[in-house]
Amino acid sequence: MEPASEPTGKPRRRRKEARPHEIIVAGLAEFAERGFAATRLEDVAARAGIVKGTIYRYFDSKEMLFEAALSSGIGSAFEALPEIVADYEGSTLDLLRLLVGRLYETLFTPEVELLARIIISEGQRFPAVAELYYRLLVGKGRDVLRRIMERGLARGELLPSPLSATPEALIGPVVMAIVWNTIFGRLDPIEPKRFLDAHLDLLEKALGHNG
Amino acid sequence: MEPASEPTGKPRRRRKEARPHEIIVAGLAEFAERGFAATRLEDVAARAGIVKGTIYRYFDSKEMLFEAALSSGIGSAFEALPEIVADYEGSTLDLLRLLVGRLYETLFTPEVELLARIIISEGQRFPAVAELYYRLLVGKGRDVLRRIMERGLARGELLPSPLSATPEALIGPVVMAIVWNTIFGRLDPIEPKRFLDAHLDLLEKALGHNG
DNA sequence: ACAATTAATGACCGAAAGGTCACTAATTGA
DNA sequence: TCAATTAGTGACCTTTCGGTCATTAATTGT
Repeated sequence: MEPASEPTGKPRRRRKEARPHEIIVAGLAEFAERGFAATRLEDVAARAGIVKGTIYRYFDSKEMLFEAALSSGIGSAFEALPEIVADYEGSTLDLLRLLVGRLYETLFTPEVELLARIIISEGQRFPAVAELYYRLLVGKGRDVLRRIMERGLARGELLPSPLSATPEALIGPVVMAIVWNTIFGRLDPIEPKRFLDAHLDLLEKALGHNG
Repeated sequence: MEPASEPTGKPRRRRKEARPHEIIVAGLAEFAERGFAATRLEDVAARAGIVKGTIYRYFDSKEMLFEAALSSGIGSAFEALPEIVADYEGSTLDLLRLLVGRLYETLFTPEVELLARIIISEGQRFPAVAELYYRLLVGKGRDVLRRIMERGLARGELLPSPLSATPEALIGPVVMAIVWNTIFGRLDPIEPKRFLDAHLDLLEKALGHNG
């Protein structure tokens, strides 16, 4: 179907250092699109500009590549948060606004959406992956939320209540927005900015004491 | 490993009417556990007490079985809601409480959790399935929410705001709870009742005008 | 410059699984 | 009761794909 039109000058370069990362990037794209089971290593290789066999020089199996790919993507996006919370001077509401704003900024970005798609669709089937993300991201976010609420209680800005005991509910809307876009994005995408506005409005109504 | 201990009296019954449903139930369990691609039709058959070939008497392909299974599970759980909203006498807050309470009751049930797991993990890859659920469930829920907000605005109970324009944010916590349990349920399950309390608390704080 | 090393290749293997079909036997109905 | 019908079976076909390995050629070190 393609005679010798383009001789495909394939000089066969050796690039020991660059390869693993390229394979991982290609893998993430394929895994996000097709899911783990339906992803073909040959397609990953093609996307990375190499051949299937080469993958095995860097990764022992499809599953190892999968886990390596998901591990590689864990940014330290929330690394700075505990410090920010500790040093913060303003109101609890403003602190929550800051946190939620960061969440939208961080999560609605092409690379993170890619990762989110994979975790949402495969997380339950790969305990190691779920645990990794729980420990390094979700659990940390939870701790930060808890600390914010404790701080609010200590400063007398809020009273003990079901909500202060389960502050995770406060970030429900962001999670919903991501999942929604993952599943129904083609039919009826959520505009992050619009959702953020509604979310901030909800926080303010629920926790602001003005009037 | 099992000589002739139990001769397995397999009388080979013919049950034209019961079979399709049994296959669908077996399929749902397998699809939820392993995902579409990794599910083996032989396992589905075994679970249904038949043999792989028999599946093909009722379904043309694995994909057809998948779609049939997901279609079959669509309960009319929200069917009654529009009427309830139309006839409701109480406050907007109470109406929302009612709605949210129903959501928790409906969604945190073994069968629905099974379906949720499948939709969350495979929805993006099966546009037909996503569309079906969007039209029959999600879209309807959205309409109900919108009508509740319109009603609240008309009755002067709430003012136009980012939140009233994007009321989906109000049910974020339920969605989060389901997705959380799907992905991190083994590590740190969310107790629906506790989350419901926090959610109701959030609604009340955000929309109640007392004090 | 050239030998040793090793990244990269692509042909190949074997198992797994979707799907088919000729056959078996339970059901139906005349 | 017995022939016609058809649900159910299981052996089989075919393709796909994860994984292997002998071979090739780019790189490295001396």
